[in-house]
Amino acid sequence: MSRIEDVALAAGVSTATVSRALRGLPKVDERTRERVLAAAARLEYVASPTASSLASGKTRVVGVVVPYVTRWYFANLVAGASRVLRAHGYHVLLLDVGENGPGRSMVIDRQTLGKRVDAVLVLQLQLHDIETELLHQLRIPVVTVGTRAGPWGVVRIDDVDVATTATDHLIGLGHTDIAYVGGEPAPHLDFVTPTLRRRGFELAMEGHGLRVPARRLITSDWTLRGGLAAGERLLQARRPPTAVFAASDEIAMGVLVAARRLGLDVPSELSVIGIDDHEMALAFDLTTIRQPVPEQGECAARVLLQALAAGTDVDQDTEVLLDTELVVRGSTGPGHHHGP
Amino acid sequence: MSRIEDVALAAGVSTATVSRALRGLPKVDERTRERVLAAAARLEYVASPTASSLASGKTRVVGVVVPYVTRWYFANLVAGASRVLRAHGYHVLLLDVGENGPGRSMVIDRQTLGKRVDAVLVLQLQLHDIETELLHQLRIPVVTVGTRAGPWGVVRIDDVDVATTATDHLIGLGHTDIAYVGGEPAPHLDFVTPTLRRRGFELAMEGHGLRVPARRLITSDWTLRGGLAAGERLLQARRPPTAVFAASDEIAMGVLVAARRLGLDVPSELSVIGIDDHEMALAFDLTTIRQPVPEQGECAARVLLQALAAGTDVDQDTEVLLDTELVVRGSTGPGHHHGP
DNA sequence: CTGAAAGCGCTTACAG
DNA sequence: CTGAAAGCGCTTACAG
Repeated sequence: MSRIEDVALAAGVSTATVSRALRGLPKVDERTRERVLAAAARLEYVASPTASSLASGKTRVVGVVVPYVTRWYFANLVAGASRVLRAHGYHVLLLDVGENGPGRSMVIDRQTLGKRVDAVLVLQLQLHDIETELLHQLRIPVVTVGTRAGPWGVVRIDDVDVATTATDHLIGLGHTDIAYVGGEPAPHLDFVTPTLRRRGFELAMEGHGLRVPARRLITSDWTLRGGLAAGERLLQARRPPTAVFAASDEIAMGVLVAARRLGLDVPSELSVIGIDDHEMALAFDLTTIRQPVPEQGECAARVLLQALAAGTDVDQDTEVLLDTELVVRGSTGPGHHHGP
Repeated sequence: MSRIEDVALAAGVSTATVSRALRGLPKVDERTRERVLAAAARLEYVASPTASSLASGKTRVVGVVVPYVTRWYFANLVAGASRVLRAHGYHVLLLDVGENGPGRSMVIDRQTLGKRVDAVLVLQLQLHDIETELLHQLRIPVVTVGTRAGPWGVVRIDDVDVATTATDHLIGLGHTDIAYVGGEPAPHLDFVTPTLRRRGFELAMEGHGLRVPARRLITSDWTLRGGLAAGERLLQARRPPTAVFAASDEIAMGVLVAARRLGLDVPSELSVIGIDDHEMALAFDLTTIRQPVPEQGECAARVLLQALAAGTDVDQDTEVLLDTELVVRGSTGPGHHHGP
């Protein structure tokens, strides 16, 4: 592959001029620029990213840290961010923390990120102190999605509000015995989201004078399988709740499968609401709170790009709150009332 | 951040020795190595990847080209590959072609890949000639997953065989009027997989002396939504088929939703089989052919790593065929027979 | 086993 | 508007 030197020779200018002309810098004579462009095209020249990174200190790569890329929510965040970043000439280094505890330590560390990326996007992960400190030392723009994880900008939805809205929907339908099934992440993945959603649930219940016994708070991982297990546990009890608020649609779908297996009719015997408006929610006729997922990735990428363009850090007060929307489908309806 | 020079000074050796000691090269005195290691640790030194790439010509980055990372299949391939690559010290540059036509041209090009990656993993994409040629010019190891896309190693399942097995299952249950709903990618994403699966379907039908009228071959995109549309079209006809073979589980789930909407009982009035054993297949009680997805990603990564370690290309005859398995659930059963 | 020096291929003040 | 030269921070023959 040709080097800048070859282009310089072919165009009859210095390498400095080639560099300037190709990057569109001002103060290059139009005719000179054209000659350089022509020579570069003829030689199929592309600047070595590695060399220009070393010289300029910029890599044009953004690290995207994701707990697990196989979840619908995360894959869509990544897709959204990746689209925007690529459109602006940035590449995505995918840092998939993965399901395994040990993996985590290898992702947000100096070895991985040092001098390798111009900025970092952290998706939902609650960072350890040592990771926060490292990101700080790196002195590069950082944005988190989903939750504030440090002194950086954040793009998110209002989880407490979302949970309150979902719970209010159930209460409005007449339900009083409502269970919460919330994500419990692997120990090494510290999300704060499930806690916020539970708090919203509890606030709504309290606001209506409803008690929430401990047995109505179930933990589950973020998968359909987890929701299924939680649902079976919950619905096989002597007195099952009449409604379930699940912290995600995948969990909610699991609860619906459990209900189907146990022969419970939805919604006459059990109402279920989730959060996300997952691609499959329609298929399950699932009532849910829609959140814009790829848009959150896109938005976070734009915030990052802005800082990158300005050569500044992301203002740590930056907080973009995206709208959510109650989508009523067939999985929720008026509830039965147990006697006192 | 400290440079190699700082470590050399602190350890009282040359930068060359630091470089050798830190990379574990032989012919370094043990005591020297220890001194260097200690100094490096004290200074929190990490070699600048950009500088060492420029000097060595190796980036320790693998480009992973994926049509869209939001599909279950692709997200799982990426997760599998990423896990193995990171375990071996390689990073993943995510090249998400995305849903938009124009995006494609920006991914497999010199601008993106030139000198930026040590190897490339291509997932399912059928490459254009110009892309094939570029990958060739790059002179780096390439492996494709899912389909042979050029003179490179491939990791895949036997799509024709899988489709035949699925079709035989339906025929074995007594079905004779079977429709195929197959993926039709966006025009710029040229998959060959749907064609292979259709061929397997047709082979099985022919093998049993069954005709396949054109109206029994339906195209659909690879989503539940696509399967739903195809299913509605198919099942609203005067004489719907008694069974459907869908080219993927997501499509199959869409067909199931269509059946439910139209009030058709599964499996007594309609049998449906898919391919994948998608995470949600269980919830739909879907009969399917299971394929190991993350394992295909892991396997492809290993083939790449082997070539990288050997400093060779991947032998273009390399072909790893992974096993699949029929998983019978409740969505298939004996079919009705229409009169002649 | 170790070091001096060249070289990887760019970008960027600094002069002019 | 353009060029000569230094410098980015490593690795790698080549000597010794």
